[in-house]
Amino acid sequence: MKKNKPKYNQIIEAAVEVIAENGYHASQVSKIAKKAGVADGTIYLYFKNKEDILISVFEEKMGQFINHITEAIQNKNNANEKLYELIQLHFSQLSKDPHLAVVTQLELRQSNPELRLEINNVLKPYLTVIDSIVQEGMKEGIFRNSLNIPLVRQMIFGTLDETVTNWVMKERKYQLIEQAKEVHTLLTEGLTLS
Amino acid sequence: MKKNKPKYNQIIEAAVEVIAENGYHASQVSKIAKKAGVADGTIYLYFKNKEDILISVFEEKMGQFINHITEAIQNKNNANEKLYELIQLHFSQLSKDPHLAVVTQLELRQSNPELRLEINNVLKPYLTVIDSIVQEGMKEGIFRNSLNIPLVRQMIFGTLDETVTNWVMKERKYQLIEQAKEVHTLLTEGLTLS
Amino acid sequence: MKKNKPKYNQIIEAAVEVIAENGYHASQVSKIAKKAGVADGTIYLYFKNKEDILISVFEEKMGQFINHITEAIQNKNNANEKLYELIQLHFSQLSKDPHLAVVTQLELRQSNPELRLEINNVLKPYLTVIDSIVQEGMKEGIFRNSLNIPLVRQMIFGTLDETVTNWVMKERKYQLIEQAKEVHTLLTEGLTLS
Amino acid sequence: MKKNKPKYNQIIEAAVEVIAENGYHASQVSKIAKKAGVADGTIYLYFKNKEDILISVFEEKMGQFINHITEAIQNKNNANEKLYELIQLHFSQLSKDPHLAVVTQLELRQSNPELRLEINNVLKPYLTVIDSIVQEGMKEGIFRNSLNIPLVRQMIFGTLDETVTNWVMKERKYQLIEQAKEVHTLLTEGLTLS
DNA sequence: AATGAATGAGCTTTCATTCAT
DNA sequence: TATGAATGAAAGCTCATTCAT
Repeated sequence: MKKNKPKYNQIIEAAVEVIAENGYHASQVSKIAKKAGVADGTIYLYFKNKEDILISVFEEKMGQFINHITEAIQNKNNANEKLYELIQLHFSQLSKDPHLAVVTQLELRQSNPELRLEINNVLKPYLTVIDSIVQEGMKEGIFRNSLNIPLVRQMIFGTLDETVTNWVMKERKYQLIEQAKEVHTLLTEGLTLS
Repeated sequence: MKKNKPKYNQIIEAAVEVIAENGYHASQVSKIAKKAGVADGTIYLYFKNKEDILISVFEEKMGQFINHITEAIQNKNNANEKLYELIQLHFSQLSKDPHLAVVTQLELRQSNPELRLEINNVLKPYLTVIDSIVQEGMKEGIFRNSLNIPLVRQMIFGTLDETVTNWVMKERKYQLIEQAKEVHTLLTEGLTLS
Repeated sequence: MKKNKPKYNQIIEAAVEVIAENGYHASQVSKIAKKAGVADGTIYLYFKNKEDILISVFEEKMGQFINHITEAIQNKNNANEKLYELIQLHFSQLSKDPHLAVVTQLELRQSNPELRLEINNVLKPYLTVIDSIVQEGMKEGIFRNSLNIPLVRQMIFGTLDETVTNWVMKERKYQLIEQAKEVHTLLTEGLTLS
Repeated sequence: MKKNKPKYNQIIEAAVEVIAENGYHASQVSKIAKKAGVADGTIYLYFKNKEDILISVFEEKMGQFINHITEAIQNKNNANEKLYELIQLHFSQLSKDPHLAVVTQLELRQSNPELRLEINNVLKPYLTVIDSIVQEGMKEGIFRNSLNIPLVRQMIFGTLDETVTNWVMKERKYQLIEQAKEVHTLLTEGLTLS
């Protein structure tokens, strides 16, 4: 298994840094190789091509991201608490790794459509987690029964994603995590005064 | 005024089509010129460089998009109706111009950070429209008084954007506009059963 | 006769200025047209192509240059005085027109070999003047009888040319004309202490 | 050290030939690469850009040229003999390498002002050699004591340069080296019959 | 005679990928 | 495994020249 080889991880970490620092289009393979401390050719012993590095970066990082969230919400008692925990962890994990935040919110979106499909595949488990929370909430009678799950998922993910992107674009000048509570309220209560 | 010159518009229209069909990075200037029926050099009489074409495409198209919405919501009586109208028009306008939808939701996001800043500038008036609807809703007592406007704006825009992107990525196999009602309800009522 | 038309001269004068200011390779036809106050296309009513402008500039300016010298030396009594007058006028005329000096000493040399042949043709009358001075000096018994005329011509022209080029490259920080006497002595007396 | 790498020299030699045959402006990088038997991209492993090839050609070739002359005149007994040796070697070295002669006398002069400055720097040691010969001749009492050294240098270099240029432009139809004696006499004795 | 919008050929340079060592 | 020198395809942009008005 490639993943246990040290160079594989060296290259992944180097790629995140190089892309965050230079942007996607200025991230030449040779730059990543240099930062990783390996020869250009060595990259191709571990990755099929440049795109494969990108996909792998996303798989590795997003895998951890999702695993962390999945585990954490298991301890929560109901859908509401689980949603809140998800929001908090989504924000806190990206807050802690600014390089990764820049890469996921800005640079990775510059890739071509084929790569986008791959990225969506990696994202799928995360979206499934959201779906299951919504479903659970409906079952528990906490959320309205008539919810269109894919639509709700798009609202939740779209809101979180947009919020993080804004924070990255504002150069992280405020505390993202402080917005978790309000975002949760907005999603659950909506705009209307009841 | 350049904008009245027919070639300017020919090139804009050709660019939208070429980018939608081939993707941003496979859209050579020569391809755009050919589709527009002009010489390569002619492009540079109307646009500073390739990036300028992209920016101009977005300015032109988004300008119309925003103007249309701004006018339409003026006739509505309250914030709720205005928000609904905005959602409907956001969806219907992109539904009617699939090329444009592909460009705005996928291809334009592949651009570099400088271009992203430009794009954000163009988007600003739209975000301001959303803000003013929220503010009006609070004043009218329709929306909760304590709303954090930037956050609400991110929820609304994030939700619409994610919904359209999903529709584009699913290759527009369903009617986007049919989701307007539900999206509106989700945004205003939230998830919670009250 | 084209030469009497005002636009012809406007373009010639504009070309000298533009080339002196921007250098040969940054002197686009459109820049010359703009400085001359005519349309790009108008240039081609008076000149066959860009190279023809260059050649004409040289013909016009060098023609005056040579005529002036030819006339002036007629009043001199012997070859020695004629040579001195030639040196003085060569230096003084280029001193008075720094734009022209830059063009003849630096920019015109950047042209291609075909143009160089043309330039040599224009220069021929000047070289002939030098030849005749040398011949006269030999006949008068002032110069040595055994002189190889082409070689002497190359020494005289080469020395003057190199001297002017150095002065231009040193950004004309000293008085070129003050060197006329010494140059004349060097050419006639040589280096040797007799 | 790059200079020992065979490809570096292959490219330099190819550049001299291609420029001599096609002229500076018709010497595409791809043509030089082909003649050198390397890929286009390889050029850029050894040279910063096209201009850098030119500068390097001049540095390499002129360096050898100057070294050769500097060494040879050390064995000569006085300034007069040294000057004669310099003239002979200046002529003979360019005679032996017609490609180089074309490049130095014609093509290199087509370059832009920045490159010209570089060329002047490379030439400086040669001019210094000339200066020191003149100075020595004055000290030895062979040359007149009152000589203006920069001016003498301009006469000597200007004469040699013009002589070589004429020979190149006449397509080398005569033996340049046969003129060395006469040129030396002209420079030392001048025109005047004493 | 004059205009100037339009043309389109032409070239340097980058960089992902390969392969001999 | 690992290296890194070498490859070569690919594309944005300029500008001399033309020609319809």
